[in-house]
Amino acid sequence: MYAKVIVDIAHSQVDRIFEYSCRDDVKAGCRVRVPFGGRIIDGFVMGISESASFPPEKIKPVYSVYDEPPALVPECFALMEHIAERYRVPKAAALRLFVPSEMRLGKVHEAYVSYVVLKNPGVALPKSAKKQAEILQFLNTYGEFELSALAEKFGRGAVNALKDKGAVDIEKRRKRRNPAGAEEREESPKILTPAQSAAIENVESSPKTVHLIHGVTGSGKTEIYLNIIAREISRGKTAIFLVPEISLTPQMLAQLRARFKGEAAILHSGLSAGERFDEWWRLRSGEAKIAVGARSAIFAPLENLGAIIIDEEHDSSYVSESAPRYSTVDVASWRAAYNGCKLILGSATPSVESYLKAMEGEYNLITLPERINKKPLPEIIIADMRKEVRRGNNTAFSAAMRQQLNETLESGNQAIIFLNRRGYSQTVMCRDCGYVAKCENCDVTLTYHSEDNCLKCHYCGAKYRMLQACPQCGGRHIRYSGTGTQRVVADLKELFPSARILRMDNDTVSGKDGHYKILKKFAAHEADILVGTQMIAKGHDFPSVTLVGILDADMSLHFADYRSGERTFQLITQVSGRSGRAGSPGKVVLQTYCPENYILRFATAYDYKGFFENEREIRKATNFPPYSVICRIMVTSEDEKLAVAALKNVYFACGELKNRSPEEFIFLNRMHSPIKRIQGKYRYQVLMRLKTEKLLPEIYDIAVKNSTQSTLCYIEENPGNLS
DNA sequence: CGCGCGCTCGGG
DNA sequence: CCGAGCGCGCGA
Repeated sequence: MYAKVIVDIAHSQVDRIFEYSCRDDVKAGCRVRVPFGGRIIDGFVMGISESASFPPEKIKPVYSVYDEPPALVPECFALMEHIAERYRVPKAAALRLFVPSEMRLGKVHEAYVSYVVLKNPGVALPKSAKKQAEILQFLNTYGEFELSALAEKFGRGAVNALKDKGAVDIEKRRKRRNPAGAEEREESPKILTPAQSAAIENVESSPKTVHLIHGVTGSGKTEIYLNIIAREISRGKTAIFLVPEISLTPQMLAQLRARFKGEAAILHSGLSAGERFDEWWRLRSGEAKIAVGARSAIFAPLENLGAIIIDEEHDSSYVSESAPRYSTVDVASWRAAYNGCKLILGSATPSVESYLKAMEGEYNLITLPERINKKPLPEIIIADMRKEVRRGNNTAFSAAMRQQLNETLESGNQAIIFLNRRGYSQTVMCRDCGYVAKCENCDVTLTYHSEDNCLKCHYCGAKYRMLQACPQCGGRHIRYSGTGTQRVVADLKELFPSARILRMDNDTVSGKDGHYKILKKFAAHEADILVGTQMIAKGHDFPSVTLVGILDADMSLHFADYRSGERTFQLITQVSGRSGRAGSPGKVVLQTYCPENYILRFATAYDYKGFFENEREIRKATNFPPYSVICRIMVTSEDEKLAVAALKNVYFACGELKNRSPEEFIFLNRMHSPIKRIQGKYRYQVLMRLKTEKLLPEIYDIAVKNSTQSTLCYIEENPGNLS
């Protein structure tokens, strides 16, 4: 027997099948260790054959086998081909997606526990062997017992003696580590609203593969997902349920565990390597039938999929930011087609791409325009900050914001204040000469952090001492500008001395369950105000939050980026959705310097359709996605000369492509990136806008060809940001 | 990718 | 003549 092996080296030079002789315990899909070029490395068995196509005398045997059952399910082979082809990565790089990283290179193994099993109770024992006799007696009652406990009770020596005599056997058995926080709790399915039932039936009866559920915040999408999953499980199928950042949604996890118990396996970054390993094998072995997790859970080792659900489908975390830069919806569509199963995308603010597909009939569109029990959406009050400035108010809080906060606190409710900028102040500038503190490794300004009185780079994490004087002119007039979350907390403490305030941003959520701890505290009403960035926008459900304050709604509006409008609309809608989810109706105060902006107008009116139609017209008229494909080739290197040289080659190759197919190109240019250097690496780019995806394979080839150890060259399709 | 082979060049 | 340095091709 011969095994066809892809070695676990992600390099185009060895990206092909190597044949090894093997025994019949090696099966397609197994991971194996094989001799390769003088050392022993990991490999994936792609198939088994009776004969070899390589000279037999040169063939070496497989060194050892990892998995039983094989780690890869049959679907993996075809999906691997698709990813390797589509994203131009070596097969080994695509295969790695299917196996949790800690499983590779033997970093974690099964946890085993040894049991002592009674085999031959009638064996003759010398009279002196009292302990041994006691053990046999003990095992007579229990049949078998855990070795460690038995050894502690009677001594390891006695157990070993019995083993030597053949009276007992010691068996190693697989042990399951139990993921932290897996406390079980009872929950019966909720009674569905007519709108929810209708949505479920709609998904069931539509002949389309992809379904887009557009439901306003609080419309009960989760319950719909759970019902669809339950139905598929009852049919003997399996399901994948993706959420953007699982550690941010403990409530969702609790709900899933309560409903599905051991049938749900949860894969997220908060698990230890051992826990993730076990959860993964529970799925592979068929013990668990539902994979819940972030982006990478789309590769869960499930067979016979009945449904794939992607919650908050517009979220940027669904695009991988390192090679292979796959799009989760792409992979999900592929798996859905392969399994003949449903793909359900859900969002309160669908991406323009997805909604357009729904409009054009490619996706089945399901709309839930109302919150559960017809609870009203929170009223959005616009605070015009230009007027505030004219009135002499130079603080970060408008009069309306203060008044609403006051009312909220007095009524004993909670408030959330949103500001997408961490730290104390965005920039530190010398008022005498205009010097601005910048990072040594990155082309960005430093942010002042008041807690440790230092300057930090938000791109590479570097820390600098705070300036006492300007390093350029020696001046001592340092100006802090651009309010961050730390400053907001400080200002709020002055305004509302008795309010208890929590902050949640990258600086306060360090540690394994950092997020969870803060959210739990806030949910238990141990604080009155939660100040935070982006990360408080996601689907939390705090019943007593009746006010959401958005301090700087324009911030994301002014990025030179075709998606800045879309992102702003999504952010405002998502953050506003945190207000008034139970009890009393909620309010939102939205501060802006351009209240007449159409994005803000649509967002405050909760008019997604209006936003979409408007955005669609703009994209169409200006030839931006989804009416074109933006393709960026990034060239990065620590050596600026090398980066520039590679950029030249790349640009030349793209130019040739354009000469050959001018009709495909809307735009082609080269430049350095808006942020010229990050973490010591210079960043240059070729930017193009294409009519279709037709030339993408050739463009990928250009990037692959120009990549070396010292100059990384990679492609981003419709990049989320252009920094 | 990582290794080893072989070619080349420089020192003595 | 020998040893270090580097580029290339191989690995089953």
